[in-house]
Parts: sequence; structure tokens; C-alpha cells
Amino acid sequence: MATRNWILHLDLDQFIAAVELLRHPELRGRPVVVGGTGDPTQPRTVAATATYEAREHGVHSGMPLRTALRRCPDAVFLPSDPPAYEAASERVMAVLREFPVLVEIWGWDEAFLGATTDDPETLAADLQHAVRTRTRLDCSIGIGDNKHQAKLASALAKPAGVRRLTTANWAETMNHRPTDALWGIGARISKRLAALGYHTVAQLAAADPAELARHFGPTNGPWYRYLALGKGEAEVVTTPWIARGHSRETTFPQDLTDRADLARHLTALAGHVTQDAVDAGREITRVSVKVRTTPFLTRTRQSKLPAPTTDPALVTRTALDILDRHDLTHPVRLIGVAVEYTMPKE
DNA sequence: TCTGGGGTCCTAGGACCC
DNA sequence: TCTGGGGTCCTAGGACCC
Repeated sequence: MATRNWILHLDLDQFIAAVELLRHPELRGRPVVVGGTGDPTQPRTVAATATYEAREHGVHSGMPLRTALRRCPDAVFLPSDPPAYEAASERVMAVLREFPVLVEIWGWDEAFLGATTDDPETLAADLQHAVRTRTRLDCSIGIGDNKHQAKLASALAKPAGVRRLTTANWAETMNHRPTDALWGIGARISKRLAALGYHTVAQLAAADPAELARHFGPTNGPWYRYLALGKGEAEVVTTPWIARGHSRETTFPQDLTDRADLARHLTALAGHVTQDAVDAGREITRVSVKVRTTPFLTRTRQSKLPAPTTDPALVTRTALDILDRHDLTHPVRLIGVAVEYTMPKE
């Protein structure tokens, strides 16, 4: 009778590229870059992903397609196709749900699993085999005592491997690594930590929580030390996530300077966002307008609505009023609308 | 490398009220 | 008349993640 609980993190390897290669098997082994409409000459479009063959030429996700084309002229460029990824993701998640585990989905290509077993490695191998057989997709699986450990373990397990990272081997695995190896500490915080003398996970784990709180706030500061100690959330939540809000934004191929043009785009975005809310059965409580000007300066302005609404005219009017509170004296490269939803009680 | 789109959570300052 | 302290709401921005 198994009594030990584990958190597993399943991460599909090169998910978007893998789905595209299933549809285009003739491209296997070639450098492939996915992003935008698939036109690498389009400015202000970035790669969603790049295959290993493209990465060998220095191409990576987030890189402008035009740069990718320069670095790898032989690459095949494919358009991004979110509905196809959504469908592939659902097939994978359906396989996971057939196992005696709790499943918490985290986006298209990730899931946390809660399992009770004495042999998590065998469970992980069985999961990989089932996903591979049923969807022809590879995944890596991390095994941990909590989500943080499992998440880092799955990254260490790539490609297509299984890795265990628990409290028992946390220190030997993580202590020497830089602080941004932790899930939740990025480049900015890592740099600020380094300025305080905390370069490694071990150093951060030994830090004074009060000092961290002074520099990073009462919640974040002590939390960074917790991460360094290998702690983290250990509850797998199977109930569907309820979105806090929703947004749509557009980056223009060329800057816009005419307010009427901006108002037209903003009106369309506000209409979309409101329709999305209606489709999701949600009400809007707050409207926010984002404007990004050259040189890449991003500002947001927001208003709380007097009452929750699903009226596109009201949301649009509010967005246009907010637009007038923005400084529009510089050319605009992006405009966006974000809304917050009322949260259901309980 | 001239830098997407869609999310979540936290912080800090000011307004306002008691 | 001046000032205190605390609580809550609103807004703008920052950081992180996929």
C-alpha cells in the first residue's frame, strides 16, 4: 500500500515545434522557426519557438523573425497556429487524466500531477510512454515534494527524461546555481540580489529574511529565501482556473501618429475584449489602456467602472476616455485594452 | 536582437474616512 | 487649529511566467 505523495511536473518537449513537425514530417531534421504569420520579413514579429537545428544557428524563441532569417537563411518559417496547439494539448491532457493522479493544467504544454506511489519513476515512465504512444509527443517529467522542485526537475530532465529533485537532494543539486535558476526569480531580481551579495542559491537560502523584506517587500523578500530552500506549493488544484481578467493588444508594423487611427484600433480591441467577456460569461469591472511609444516606453491608464458591465459601448467609451489621459505626442507602436472581471463568490 | 501576446501577483503612493 | 494613526480603495508600475 503506497503512502508517499509526490508532485510530478510534466513538460512537453519543444511543444509547438513538435506539433508542427507532426503536420510537416518532411521538415524533420531541418531548421524550423514558428511565429507570426510565418513571413520572416515582417517587422516586429518574433519567434514562438525554434527547433534544435535552428538553435544551432543562434535562433531562439523571442527573437525577431528578421534576425532569425539573417542568422539562418535556410530556415523554414511557419505561421503560428494556436487552435492546432490547443487541440494537441487537449489530447495530451486527456491521456494524463486516465491515470490515477490529480491533474492541474498549466498552459498548453505543462501540467502538475499529484500522485501517491512508492515508485514515482515508474509512474513517470508509464506517463511518458502513454503520451508518446497516443500523441507522438515527447515530454520530460520532474518528480518533487512540491511544485517548485518538480518544475525545476522537469527542466533538468530534458529532453524526454525523468529527474527527481526533492528536499533530500535539493542542496547538492541547487546550492551552487545562480539565484535565477529558481522558479520565480528572473534576471532583474537576480541582479538586485547579487548586488546585495547573494549570488548563489546557497547564499540566498542563508540570507536574513528581514533584510530581504526591507529590499523586496514583506511578501516577496522572505519568499525568495523560501524558494532558495527548495520550498513551494504542494497542493494540486484540479478545479478549473477562473481568469482574473483578459486583454488584447496589437503591435503595429509601423508606428501610428494619428489619434483617429489609434481610436479606431482601440474601438475594435475594446469590442473584442467585451465580446470575449460575454462569451466567457463574465462581467467587466475595470478597463485599462496600454500605450507603447517609441522608443519602447510602455504606459498604462485604468478606470474602475461604476458597476460591472458587458456593454461594448460603455467599455469602448471608457477606453477612449482613458486614451485621452495618455501622452500621445510620441509615435505609437502598440495599443492594448485589458479588463478585470468580477470574481464569483466563494 | 530594435524588442509579441496573454496572463498573475505584489508594491507603493495618494485619497478618503474615522 | 493642528495633528495622530489606522484602514481601505484606487491607480500606476514592476516583475515574473508561458
